Amino acid sequence: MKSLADTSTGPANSWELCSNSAIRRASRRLGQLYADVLAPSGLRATQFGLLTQIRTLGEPTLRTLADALVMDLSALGHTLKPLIRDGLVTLAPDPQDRRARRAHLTRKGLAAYARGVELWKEAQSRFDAQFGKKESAALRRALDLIASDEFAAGFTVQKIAAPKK
Amino acid sequence: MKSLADTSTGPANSWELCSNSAIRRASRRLGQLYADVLAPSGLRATQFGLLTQIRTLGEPTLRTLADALVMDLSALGHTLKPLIRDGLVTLAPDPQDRRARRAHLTRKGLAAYARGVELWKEAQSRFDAQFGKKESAALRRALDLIASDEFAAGFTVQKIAAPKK
DNA sequence: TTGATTTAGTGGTATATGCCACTATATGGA
DNA sequence: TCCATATAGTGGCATATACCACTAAATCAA
Repeated sequence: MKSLADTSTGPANSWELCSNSAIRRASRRLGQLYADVLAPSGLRATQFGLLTQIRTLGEPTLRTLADALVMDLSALGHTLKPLIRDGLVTLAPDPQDRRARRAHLTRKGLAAYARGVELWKEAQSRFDAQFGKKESAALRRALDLIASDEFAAGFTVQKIAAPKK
Repeated sequence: MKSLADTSTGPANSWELCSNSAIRRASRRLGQLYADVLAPSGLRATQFGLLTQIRTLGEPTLRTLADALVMDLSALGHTLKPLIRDGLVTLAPDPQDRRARRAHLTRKGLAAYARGVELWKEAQSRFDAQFGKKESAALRRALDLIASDEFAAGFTVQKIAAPKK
């Protein structure tokens, strides 16, 4: 396998040129690898991520959850549908703000999540083993940065400040 | 914005823990940013990537294209539908292998691609400016590695060799 | 040659995700 | 108080992407 530090060869293909295509491509691959490992839990990789966020945030409103996931609010609503249908998640109105709905994990949802965590640990440790623990952590930091609002603001501001230059 | 090299703070959130969730999240964000820039071309970011690959590979069979994109063959077929419907791409049977179909860019497809390229350059240069040119290249190498068959093989082999351990 | 197996694609179905239009609720003034 | 605006969600529609079952064609083997 080509080392990460190897810059000797030129761009072997166009993926090394377009950040967006490259990240989608890697996303598809990694999604498959994680999906295979998580399959016994009955959860898709994305669903596991969703449950994890709900768990982490407590009982977030959909708005909060969508922001944390850097996801469109309506997309989140759609994505939650199967989980609600299968009884892993419920939505309850927020008494403080009657527009809002808060996501809860049901007992069944917690159980699925617990199974998922065990499998996820396996997947993550394989990833770290294959990619390098240090590199893995660095990659996640980089991805976290790209996903941040600050990054988007900086990217977009350039458009306004210098539309064509 | 937090520097990439900054390891002083602990995991601020669960994204720094799960590579798969992190990459999907960054993917969503970056997809939005590129989509906004590419919008005037009438192409989605994914569609631009698709046209680029077809262009790069010549007149690839769907199988070849799917492999290059690390995409399921049937998913590719579905994704191509809008482009075929809109007359940007055509599929022609391969005389050598009558099972295969080769993707071609039409004149209209080439024109859309050309418009896309100009916009893409703008997006890519904004990305490089925001993320750092060197870091950007390194990131693409890392993503390319993750997407590679070798990476997948190494990841999967661990399952067989050491199921739990 | 012919039958078993593999490979390329297609169509159906399901999830993932985005945009837009619309409703309900909250909020910030005049 | 009451209206203008902003915010939270929902539903419809479109694309992105996966799996499965199925067909057609190529390939391999006896």
